Amino acid sequence: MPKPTSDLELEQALNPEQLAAVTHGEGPQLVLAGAGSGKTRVITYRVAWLIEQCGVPADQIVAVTFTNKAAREMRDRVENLVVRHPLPTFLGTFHRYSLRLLRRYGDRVGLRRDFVILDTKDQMSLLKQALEREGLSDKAFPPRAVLAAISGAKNQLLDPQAYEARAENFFQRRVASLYRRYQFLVGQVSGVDFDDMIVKAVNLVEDEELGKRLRSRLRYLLVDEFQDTNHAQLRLVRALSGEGGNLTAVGDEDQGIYRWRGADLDNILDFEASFPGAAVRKLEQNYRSTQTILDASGALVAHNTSRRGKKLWTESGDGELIELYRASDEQDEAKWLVNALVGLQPEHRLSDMAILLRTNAQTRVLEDRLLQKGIPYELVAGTRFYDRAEIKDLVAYLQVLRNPWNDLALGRILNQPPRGIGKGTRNLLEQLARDLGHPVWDVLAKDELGNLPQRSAKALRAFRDLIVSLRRLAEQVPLPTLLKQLLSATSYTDLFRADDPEGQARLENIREFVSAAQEFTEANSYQSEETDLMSAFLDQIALVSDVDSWRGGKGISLMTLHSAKGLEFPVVAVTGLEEGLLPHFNAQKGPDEIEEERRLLYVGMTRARERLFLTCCQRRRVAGTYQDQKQSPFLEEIPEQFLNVSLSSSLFADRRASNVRSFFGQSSSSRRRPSSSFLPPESDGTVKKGSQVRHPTLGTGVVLQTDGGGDSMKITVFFERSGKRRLVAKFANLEVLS
DNA sequence: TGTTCGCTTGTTTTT
DNA sequence: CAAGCGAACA
Repeated sequence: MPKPTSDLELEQALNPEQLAAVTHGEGPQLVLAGAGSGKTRVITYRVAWLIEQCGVPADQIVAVTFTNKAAREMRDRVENLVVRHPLPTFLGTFHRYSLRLLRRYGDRVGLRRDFVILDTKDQMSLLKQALEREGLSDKAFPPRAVLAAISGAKNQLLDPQAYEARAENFFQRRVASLYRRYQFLVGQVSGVDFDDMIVKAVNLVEDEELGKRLRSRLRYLLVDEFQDTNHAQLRLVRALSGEGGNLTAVGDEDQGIYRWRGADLDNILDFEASFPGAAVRKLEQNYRSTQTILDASGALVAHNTSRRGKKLWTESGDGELIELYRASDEQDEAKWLVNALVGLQPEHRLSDMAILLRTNAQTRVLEDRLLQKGIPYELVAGTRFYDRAEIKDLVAYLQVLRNPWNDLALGRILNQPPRGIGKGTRNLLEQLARDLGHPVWDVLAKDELGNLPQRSAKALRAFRDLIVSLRRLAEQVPLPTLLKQLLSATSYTDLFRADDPEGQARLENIREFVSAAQEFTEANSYQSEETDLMSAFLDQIALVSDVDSWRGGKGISLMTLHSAKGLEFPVVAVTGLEEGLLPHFNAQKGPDEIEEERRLLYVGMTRARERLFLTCCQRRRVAGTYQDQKQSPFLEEIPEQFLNVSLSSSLFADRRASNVRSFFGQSSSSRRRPSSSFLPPESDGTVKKGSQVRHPTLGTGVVLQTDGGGDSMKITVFFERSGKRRLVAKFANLEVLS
C-alpha cells in the first residue's frame, strides 16, 4: 500500500466507519452499508483517496455497479473530488465492463468483431425458432420459462452440456437441447445476449495468460450493490481481483431484490468464504431518513432470516408518523394519494415526491388521476429507448449495414417500411436460405432467387440494392449523415403521421435518435481504434435505459420499486400493499421469495427522507375484473406505533357491509388497532414469527421472535396493551390465532 | 400484399 | 384491460 501524501479532510467528511472503509489497505473488504448510510460516499472517497493520496494510477482502478444511473452518479462525484480530468478510471456497469473486454478480446472466445447485443425480443424470436426446429410446442415449453431456465444456467456458468448433465427431468432435458440450439442460433447471427456478456467475460478473465495480464493492470476493484451479484459475476470479480486481491465490495443484504435474475445473497452472506481474510465493516448510521422510518422498516425486515442483521440509527430525530391509507379500490387509492401529496405543498415540491409501485401496470390509474388534476409528473418506466419499435427498426438498419448476415436484424427491416415483401415471400426466402445453408443475405447477394415468383424476386432485389448502396454510403459519411440519408432513402418516416399523437411521439423519438447519434459522434470522434464508432453507438443504445437518463425535476416521479433502488426522495408513497401484489402472487412459492418481496418493500420505505405514505386497496381491478384484496401481511409486521391509519370514507358508507367486514375482519364502526383487524392468514397452530397470539391476561399480540425449541422455547411478543414481552412458551399458555 | 378486426390469453421485477 | 395473434377482407 502506497503512503498517503497529503490529507484531504477525510475526517470531516466521513464518520469513523466510513473512514476505515475508505482508507482500507491491501486485501479484500466487505462493507455492509445500510440504506442511506453513505455507501456511494465510501466508494467515491475511496477512489479519490487512492488516486489523490496514495498515488495509484487512475486507470488501475475499476469500479462496477449495476445501473448506468449509479455509475453516472459515481463518476460525477469522483470527478468533484479529484484533480485529474478526464478521469481514466473505469466506472460503469458489470455489463459494460464485460462488453469492453469482449470488444477487445472477443475473438478468443469465438466472437466476431461486429457481434451485436441481443435484447429480450431478439432472444424470444431465436428461442421460438429453436422450438420450431426441435419440434416442440410453445404451449408445453413457454418461451419465457425456457429463456428463464437458460438464463439461470448461464448465471451458474453452465453450458448446454453441463446443464444437460444435471438435468433431472423431462422438461430440463428438453430445455438442454433447446439451450444448445438457441446458442447455435445466437452464434449464427453473431449475437450475444445479456447473460453471455458476463459468461464470456468470465471465460476471458479465467484464461490464465490473459487473466494475469488484466490483473496486472487492475490493482483496485470496487463493486457496488454486491448483494445483486450472481454466481457468474462473483466468479468474474474473483478472477479480476485475484487471490487476496484489493477488492472492496459494498452491499446490503436487506436490499437484495434481484434473486429472480440469479442474484445470490450468499455472495454477501458468505463473503469471507470466497475471500479469505476479508475485513468486514458495517455502516449503520443513516443520513437519509427519520428514526420513525428507520424503525418501521427495520422492524419489517427483521422478519427475514437471510441476513446478517443491523440496526440503523440517525441523529435527525423521529419525524412524522407514517401514513397508512386503506382505500376502497385503486381509483380511490390514486385519488387520495394525489390529494395527500399535493397537500404537502409548498413545504415539499412535487419534484421531491415519488410514488412507487410493484408493477408497471399500476401506473395507468395514477397517471389518469394526475393528468386529470393537471399535476405534473414523470413516468420513469422500465422501457428502454431501444425497445421502441421505431428505434429498434433504425438500430436494425444500422446492424444490417454493419453485418447483413445478421438474419434477425435483416428480418426486422426486410419489409419495414412495407415494400412488397410479405409473409409469403419471406417464408420462401427463409426456406431457401435454410436449404442452401446460407444466411439470408447470401441468398440475396448471390441472387439465388430462382424459384421465387417474379414479383417477390423483384421486390427482394430492390431491397438488396438499397442495402448495398447504403452500405457503400456508410463507409463514406459520418453516422448522423448516414442516418438521415437512410431515413430518406427508405422513406421510413412516411410510416408515421404528424397529425396523430402517437405518430408524433414516434417521429419525436426518431429525431431524438438522430441527435443522439450526432452527440455520440461528436463526443467520441477522438477514439476509434478499438471499436468502430457505429458498434460503440449500438452498444451504448443496447445498455442504456430510460431510468438511466432520468434526472427528475419535472413533477411527481412514478416508478417501480425496483427502479427506485439507489434513489431517495423527501416524500415517498408505496402503493398496493396487498397480498398478491406485494408480495406478488408469482413470488409466494417459497420463503426465499417472500423474503425478497419483503426486502422490496423495505427498499421502497427506505427511499423516504421525511414523509412516507403506504396505501392498500380493498378491491382492485385485475385483468379487467374486480378482485377482493387482502391487505399485505407485511403491514402487520410494521409496529402500529409508527403508523397513522386512515380509512376510505366510502368504506364506511359502503352498503355491502359484509365486504367491509371481510376486508377488515371487524365491523366497520368499531375501532380497533389495525394489526388485529387485519384478516389473518390461516393458522396452523404453531407459534412462529408474525403469528398472532392471545395471552390470558396480557391480551393479543404479535410474535416478534422465537428462540430455541421444545420446552425451553422463548418467544418475544409485542402485545397491543403492554408492548414487548419475553415469555417462555411452555408456561405462557398462549392461544395461537394465526 | 397489407390492413384491420376480433379473438384469446395472460398478469413482476431488469442489466 | 392490454397485447399479441390469426383470420378475413380491401
